[in-house]
Amino acid sequence: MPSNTLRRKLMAIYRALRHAYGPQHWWPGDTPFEMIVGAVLTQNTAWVNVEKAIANLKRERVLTPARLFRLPPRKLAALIRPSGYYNIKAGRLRRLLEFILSHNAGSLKIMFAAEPSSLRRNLLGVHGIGPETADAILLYAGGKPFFVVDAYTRRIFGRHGFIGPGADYDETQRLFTDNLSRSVRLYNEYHALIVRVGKEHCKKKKPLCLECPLKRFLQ
DNA sequence: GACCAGGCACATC
DNA sequence: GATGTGCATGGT
Repeated sequence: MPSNTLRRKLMAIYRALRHAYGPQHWWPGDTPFEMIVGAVLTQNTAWVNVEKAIANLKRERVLTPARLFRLPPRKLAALIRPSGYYNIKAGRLRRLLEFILSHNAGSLKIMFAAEPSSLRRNLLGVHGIGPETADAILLYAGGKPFFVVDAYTRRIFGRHGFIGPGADYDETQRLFTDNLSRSVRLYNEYHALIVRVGKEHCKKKKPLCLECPLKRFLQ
């Protein structure tokens, strides 16, 4: 497909979602650090459960890099328990905190001042931080133009024939980055809207998009 | 009670 | 390189 056609289709879908849902004001979270923590906790987990875990961290007043890292690992795991996989995620959070504290003096400003693609490589080097978590951190906490690909993105754009069933993360990401302007605002809103429509109309169990704002784009 | 959720690492073939 | 599995809570 010629790429200007692809670009028009992707923008038409974006506009349809914007029209249906309006601005999503993502990432849900008051500070960049809260967004980073949320990005780890939401791995394969419903956001409503992440909110409970973050509420626990706020109640304990430990939602800063230094304070979170000072928590005994068992205590950290107990606080994030509602978000599931709490032992795994406690370890992932601690390794990410170690990176923030040791390589960036605990300052997110310093961390995000790094050259973006080298920061992405460094984040991916942290055990437990994969491409989606890294890109969510970069885009939403750091304001860097990296398109976030998640399960909904693959499901929706797979069902609409933009990518094959076996498309991996990087291939799916290139669909957007190769065909859209490199805009933080656009990437931010587009991903948020994909999650919104995915939650409502593109669950695994609901293969048909009968009420979906995107149904007119189906082949 | 089954199924699923805004992944990731690791084992095995 | 592809496919399968463990990790775990809470909502539908």
